[in-house]
Amino acid sequence: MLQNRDMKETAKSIEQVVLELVRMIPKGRVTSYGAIAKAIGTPKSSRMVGWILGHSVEIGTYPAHRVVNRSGLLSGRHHFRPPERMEQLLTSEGVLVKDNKVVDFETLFWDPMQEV
DNA sequence: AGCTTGACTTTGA
DNA sequence: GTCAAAGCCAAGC
Repeated sequence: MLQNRDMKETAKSIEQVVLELVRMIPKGRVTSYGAIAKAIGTPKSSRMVGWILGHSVEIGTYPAHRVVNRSGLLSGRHHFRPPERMEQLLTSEGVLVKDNKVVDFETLFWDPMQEV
C-alpha cells in the first residue's frame, strides 16, 4: 500500500531532517531541541534530537554548537571535543556565552518553523 | 522481554 | 524566579 511506503520514507528521514535543519541555522543564531523536534513533527521526542546529534554522525559535519536547550544552556557542551569547543565556536560567531548560557537567548533564538 | 540512561520539555508547587 | 516530578522515544545492557 502507498501508506506503508510513505511511512517508511518518513521514518527513515527523521535524523536526516534534523541534520538538515541544524545545517540551515544562520550564523550567529541559536535554536533549541524542542523547536527542531517540533519542526520535524515530533515535539514529544525532543530528547531524540540531542540523541541523534550525538550518535548519528560525527560532530563537525554540522553546526551542532548552535543547538542548545530551552533555557539557552549549553547542555551538550560535554559531548564536544573538547567540551569548551562549543562555547568557543559560538563566541567566534558573535554569540556571547556567559556561564555556559547564551546571552540574549530569546533575541538570538531562531525558529525553523517561523523562518522557513 | 524488561530496566536504565539520555545533548529535553512541560507542568505544578 | 527556582525545584521536583512526569512524559516522551530510542539505544544499550
